[in-house]
Amino acid sequence: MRCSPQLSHRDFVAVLSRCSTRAHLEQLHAHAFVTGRAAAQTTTFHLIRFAALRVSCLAYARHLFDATPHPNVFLYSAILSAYVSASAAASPPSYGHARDALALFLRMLRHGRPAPNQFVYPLVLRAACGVGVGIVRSIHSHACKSGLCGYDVIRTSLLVGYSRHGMMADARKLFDGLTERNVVSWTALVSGYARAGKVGDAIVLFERMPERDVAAWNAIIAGCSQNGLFVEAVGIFGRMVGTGFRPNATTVSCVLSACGHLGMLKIGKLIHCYAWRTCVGFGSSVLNGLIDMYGKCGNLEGARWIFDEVSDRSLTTWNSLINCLALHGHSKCVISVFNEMRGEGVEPDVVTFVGLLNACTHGGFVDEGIKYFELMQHEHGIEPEIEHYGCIIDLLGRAGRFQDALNVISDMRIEADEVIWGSLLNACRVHRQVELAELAIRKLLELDPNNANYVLMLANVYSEGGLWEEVRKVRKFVKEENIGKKLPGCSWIEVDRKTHRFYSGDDAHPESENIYDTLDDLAASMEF
DNA sequence: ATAGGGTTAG
Repeated sequence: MRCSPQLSHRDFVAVLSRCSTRAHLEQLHAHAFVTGRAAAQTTTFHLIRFAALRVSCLAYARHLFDATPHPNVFLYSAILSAYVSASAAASPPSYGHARDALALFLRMLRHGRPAPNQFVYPLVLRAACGVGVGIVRSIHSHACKSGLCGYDVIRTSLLVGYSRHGMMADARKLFDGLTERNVVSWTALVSGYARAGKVGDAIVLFERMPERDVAAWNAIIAGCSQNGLFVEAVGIFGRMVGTGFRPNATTVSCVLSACGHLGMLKIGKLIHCYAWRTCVGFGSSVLNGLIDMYGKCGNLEGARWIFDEVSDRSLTTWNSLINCLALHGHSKCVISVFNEMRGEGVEPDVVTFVGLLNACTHGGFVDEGIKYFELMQHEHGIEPEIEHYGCIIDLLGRAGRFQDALNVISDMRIEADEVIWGSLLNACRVHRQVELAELAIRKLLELDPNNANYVLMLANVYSEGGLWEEVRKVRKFVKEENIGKKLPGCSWIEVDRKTHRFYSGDDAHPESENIYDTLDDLAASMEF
């Protein structure tokens, strides 16, 4: 590539916009330097954006920024935007980048110049979102003191900041105070309610939106999916396509995820075809969604096939495969994929270890499970989350290692939840540990006093131990306390385009008798 | 010359 020294600024930007590689970047930077153009901050501005967005070389962008003596507000917004998009693209989202962005914002405040404007605040707020609500609040007060809180863009960004932390009352106040509401602020609110678990409110708001765009549809589809309303997510996707909106990669990955949860392989395949036919294409998010969908639907060959097709496997790609193999009990496979992953130098994260520990639990690989639990903490510096504890307690409990299990529970830095005590209870039932079972039940009832299942499980423990007097007491207790008026559990499966729905304990299905017989056989073959 | 909303793995 050759650039004439007489290039106008306009032409320089035009050349930049046609380039795409690191080599181009270095060449243009050198060219700007030699021709004296590099001294102009507007040149640096374009180079920073190019380095960050096209070449995705954050270090280069930062170098350009640091080499500028008194960066103006445009340079600050360019580098902030670089950090924010790099942080979002990283998996898991990088706190490092968010902190770097906040440090730059603090520098602006300390120096007093350039003064942050309505373009800077939204970027800083996006960085602050992932760090904590305290920082969002203090940025809010800075914005107000600077008299910038009248900008709807800033208020919308604040709305997002508060709603990410479940503070919907504050978010709602900001929304109501907007001078003009648009599709962006509506979407932010819908997405906020959904993230806060108020998916009903989110749906009502979505229906009331004066106009919708792809992001708005994506927000509600993702929101339904996050809250377990998978049928609704797929339904809304259908409505979206029916209304003539063109789904993008985000939409497709959300719907694929919903299909996976529902086991709707047919619809998942249709969406696969859709991605194939339309310009949605096969970016990494769609590919990861496909692995997840095929895997969850039990089509592991499909999942593996897609996986093998992915050229740049991200952590998510590996995690998708590992978790669907774990889900279907291919424990040995999980361990070998995990080793393969480490062989390729991909650093596992919390999600990887959930899959791995699940595999060890279901495969009965007790020693391996303990080994990986240790490895996760000591070699990878990952603090176990409740899911990891759930796996390890299940693992130790099934192996009858109750003292070890109790030690782990007492060392936990987070409160044990119903999954933990439930796993322990189940293990107590299998290994006839009546006293420990009573402890587990007590803990479970503290967590959820109205759940009759726990009490009935206790009754089972007693009856299997032949303690008939205790069984009678438990049943009486259930009756008197009137516990357990919960909606029955429900599951469904799609067979030949027909959906079969089952409530717990119901016998309405025409094949009910056969189904229960098969279930009994399954239960019998699973007995210890 | 610059900006705000939607993302997948447990």
